[in-house]
Amino acid sequence: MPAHPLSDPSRYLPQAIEERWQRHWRELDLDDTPEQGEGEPCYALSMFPYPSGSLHMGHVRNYVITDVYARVQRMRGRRVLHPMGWDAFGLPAENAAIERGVNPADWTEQNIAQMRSQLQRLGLSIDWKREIATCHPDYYRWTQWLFLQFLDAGLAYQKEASVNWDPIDQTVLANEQVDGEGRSWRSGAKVEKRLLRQWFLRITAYADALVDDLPSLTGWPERVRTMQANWIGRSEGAELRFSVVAPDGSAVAEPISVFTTRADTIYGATYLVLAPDHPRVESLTSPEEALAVAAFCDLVTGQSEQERTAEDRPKRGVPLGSYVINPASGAKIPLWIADYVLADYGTGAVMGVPAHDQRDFLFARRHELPVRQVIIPEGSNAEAYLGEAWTQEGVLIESERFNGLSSAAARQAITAAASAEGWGQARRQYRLRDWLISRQRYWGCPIPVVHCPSCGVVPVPAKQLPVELPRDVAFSGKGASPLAQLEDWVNVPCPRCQGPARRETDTMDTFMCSSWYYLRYSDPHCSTVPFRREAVNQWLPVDQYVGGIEHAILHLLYSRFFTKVLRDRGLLGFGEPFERLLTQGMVQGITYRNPHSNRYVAPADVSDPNDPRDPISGELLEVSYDKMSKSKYNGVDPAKVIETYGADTARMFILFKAPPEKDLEWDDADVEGQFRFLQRLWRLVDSCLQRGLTLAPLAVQAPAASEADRELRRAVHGAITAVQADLEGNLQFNTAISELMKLSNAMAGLIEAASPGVAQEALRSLLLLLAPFAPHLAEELWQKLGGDSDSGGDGDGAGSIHRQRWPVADAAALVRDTIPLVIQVKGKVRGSLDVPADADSATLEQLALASDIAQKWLEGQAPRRVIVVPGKLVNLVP
RNA sequence: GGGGGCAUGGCGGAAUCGGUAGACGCAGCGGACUUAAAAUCCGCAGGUCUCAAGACUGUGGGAGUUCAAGUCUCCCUGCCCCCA
Repeated sequence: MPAHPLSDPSRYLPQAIEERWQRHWRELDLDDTPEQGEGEPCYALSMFPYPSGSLHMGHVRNYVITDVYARVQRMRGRRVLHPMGWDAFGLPAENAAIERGVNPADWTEQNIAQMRSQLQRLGLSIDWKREIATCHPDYYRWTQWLFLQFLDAGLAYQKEASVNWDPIDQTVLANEQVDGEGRSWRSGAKVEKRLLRQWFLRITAYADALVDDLPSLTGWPERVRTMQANWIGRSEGAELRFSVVAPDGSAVAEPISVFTTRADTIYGATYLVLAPDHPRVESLTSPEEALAVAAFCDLVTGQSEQERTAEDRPKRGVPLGSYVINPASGAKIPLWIADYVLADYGTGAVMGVPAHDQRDFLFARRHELPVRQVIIPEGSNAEAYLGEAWTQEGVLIESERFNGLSSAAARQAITAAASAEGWGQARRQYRLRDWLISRQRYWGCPIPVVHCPSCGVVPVPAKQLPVELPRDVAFSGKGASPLAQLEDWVNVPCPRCQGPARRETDTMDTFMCSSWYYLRYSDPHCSTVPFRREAVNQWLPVDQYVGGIEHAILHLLYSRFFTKVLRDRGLLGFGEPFERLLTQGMVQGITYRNPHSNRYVAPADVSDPNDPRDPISGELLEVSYDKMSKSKYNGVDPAKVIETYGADTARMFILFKAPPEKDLEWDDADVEGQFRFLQRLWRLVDSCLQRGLTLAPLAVQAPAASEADRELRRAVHGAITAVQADLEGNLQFNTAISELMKLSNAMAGLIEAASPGVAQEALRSLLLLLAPFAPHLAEELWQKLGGDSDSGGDGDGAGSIHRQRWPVADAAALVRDTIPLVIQVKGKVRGSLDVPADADSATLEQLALASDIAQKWLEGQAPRRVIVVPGKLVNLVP
C-alpha cells in the first residue's frame, strides 16, 4: 500500500511548505531593509509594473532575477534595499471606467491587491513596507513638486506645437510613443498632426550631458547605450545663412538659416527648402504661387512625421516664388517648401544639394531643379559622375577657393570662412526633441499650475500640493479631458492675485511618474520632501536595475534626465541613477499556427506535439516560440504553474532555461525536469536524515581522510567557486544552477561513503548555495536538518537559512595529486596521461615524450617542436 | 539604407586568457524494479565508416593568422533588434 502523498515524508510537496515559510519570514521581518548596521548598502531594483491586474511570465522573470541578486548580496553581508511599487497611472484604468463604469482609482487598487498577492506567492524577498503607487496623492504630490522644480529651472514650458494626436485615445502622444509606421504604441491608430498648446520638458538642454555620460555606464549593455546615443542623434555641422530676395526682387533683411553636416557641398546647393509650417512661408510666397502653396500646406498638415519623411515616398513640394542667395557662390537659387522638411527639426530649412544627397537628388529630378556636382571621389575626375547622388566624402571641384580640398578639410575651411564673413558658424544638432508631457486625460498626475487672465501661468504653491484628482467624474470617452468638463474643479482663485482663474486640465505623461520612483523608495513615507538627501545618497545609485529592453530609450533616458536635473538643482549627489542594468529577454510560449487558414491553435488542442495537427482540419501546424499573447493562445499563467509545481520550481526553471538577457522558450517538459531536480534534492536530504545525518554539531570531528572525503570536498568547493564566478560580473544564473545539479549528482554518489563532518559540510554548502534560487525548499531542508543549531556563532543566524552567510570556498580542497595531461600531436588530441599536479614543464615534456601515445604517433621520430601548457597539455609537433 | 547583435547535437544551452567542443538539462534509446504502468534507479547517446579496437570528420559557408581557432582577422550567407 503506498503511503498517502501528503503523509509520505519521502515526497517533496511544495504546496505544503511554501506558504508556511512565507508566513514565517513575514513574522521574522526577514525582508525589512536594514537602515543601519554593518555592511555596504546595496540597492536591487526591478522596473515596477503597471497594475493591469494579472501577473504574466515576463513579470515573474524580471522579479525573480532581481530577487536572486538581492538574496545573494544579503548572504554576502550587504544591507539590501529591494522594494516594489506600481506604475499606476495610465489609460487602461480610464478605459475600464469608460467601458465598465468603474472608478479608475478603485479599479487600480483592486488590480494592485490582486497582483501583490500573486507576487507574494513567488517568495520574493521584497520589503513590502516600502511599497509605493504613483497614483496615490502622497506620491504624486511630489511628482507635482518636481514638475515645479523643472518650471522654476526654466526646463518646463508651454508651446503651441504640431503634435501627434491619437484619434482613438483622443490624446496627444510623445514622439517616443509613435512607432515607425506612424501608429500609436497603445491604440495602434494612425497618428495625426494637430496644433495645440502643450507642456514640454526641455530635455534637449541635457542632450550633451546625456550623450557624454554614456561611456561611463560600463555596467550597461552596449546595445542600450548605442540605442540612446542614436536616439539623441548628436551631429556636428554648420549653420549657414542665405540672404533672401523677395518675389518682387527686393532684398529682405532677415536671412534664412539652414543646418548641414555637409558644409563642403555648399557650392552644390541649387535650391533651398522650408518646412510647410515654417513661420516665414507666408511672407515669402508670391501672389502667383499663393494658391498652390496654401493647397500644399493643407495636404501636409494631415500627415504624420513618419509619412512625410519616409524614404520610399515621392518627395513633394512647391516653389514659393522667392529666391535666396547661395552665400558661398553668390548664385540666386529658388526657395521651395517640401513635405520632407520638418519645422521643429534643426532650423526648419535645408539647403538642397541634389548631387550629394539622395533625397535632394530625387526631389530635384522630380521638380526639374539643376544638379551641380562639387565633390568627386578621390582619384577620379568630374566626368565619372553617374545618374545618382554621390553621398560619400571626396575632393572638392567647382568650389572656387576651396577646390582640391578633401571633404573634411573643406568643412572646416568653409565653416571658418562663413564665420569670418558673417554667413554662418559651426553648430551642433540633435535628433532629440523636447519631451511633450501633456496628456488630455483624467487618470494621470495633474499639472500643478493655474492660468490667470492677469498673472499668466502661476504655479500652485508647494504647500497647497497635491492638486488632487477629483473622484467623481463622468467618463464618456469623447471630446476633451474629463477634468476640463468639471467647472467646480477648474475654477479657482489665482494663487498670486486671488482673481478668478482656471486650473490646468492636462495631466502628465506617466513616464514623468516613473522617472523618479527609484528615489522615493529610499524613504517612501517621508511627508516633507520627495526624498531625503542622506537617504538617497546612502542607497543610490541603484546597484542593479533589471527590466525589459523595451524601456531602453523611453524610461531609461527620462530617468537619466531627471537625475541630472535634480543633481544640478543641488538635490542629489550623483548624476546617473542606475549603475548596472540588466535587460532581460522575453518569455515566449509555444505557438501553433495553421499556415493555410492563418489561425492560431491553442497548445491544449494539439494532441501530439511531435506531429502537430489542426484539431478541425487535420492540417500540419507551424510551430514557433512567440511572445505570449491572448490572440495566439500561447500564454502560460504563472498562478497555474505555482499551483502545480510550486514557486521554487517556477523560479529555478525560469533561471535555468536561458541566460537572463536572452529570450526564454517556455516548455512544460523542462519545467517538469526542474521539478524532478528539486525532488532529488528532497530525497537526498531525506536519505541523510534516515541515516541519522543532520547539521547538528558533531561531538567528534574525524579527520577527513578517505578518497571519498577528498572527492566530495573537491566537488563542494568546486561548486562554491563556480557559482560564485557565475554570480559575479554577468549574472549567469543558468550555469550557476547547473553547478548545483552537478554538486547534487556528486553528493548522491559520495555522501554515504564520506565521513560525517565532510558530509555535513556538503549538505550545508548545497543548501546555502540553493537558498537564493529556491528559498522555500532550502529553508525547509535546512530546518529539517536542524541547520539553525549550527549557525556558526553568528547570533543573527537563528530562525532562517536566509540569515546565514554565503559559503566560502577552500582552495586547498581543490588541490589534486595528479591531473590528466592532454597529449596532442600536431595540434590534434591523441590521448591523456595522469601526471603529478605539481610537475614542471620539463618533467611534463619528458613524461609526454615517454608515453605510449607519443611512441605511437611519432613513430620513433623526435618532435621538431614541443609546446607545454602546464596543468593542461603538451603539443608535440613532428 | 544606417547602427547593433546572433549563428554550436533532435531541442534549450555550456566552454575566463586561443589550449580535451558539446558541461547541465529536455526529448530519445537500452536495462533494473513492477503482474503491468507511473515514479525511481543504472547506463548509452554529434556524424560517418567499422564486428571491434579504432580511424576520419565536426561549432552557418569560404579564406587567413597560429604549434593549436567555436574563440582572433577578412569576405560571404541567413536570422533577430533598434533607427530610418
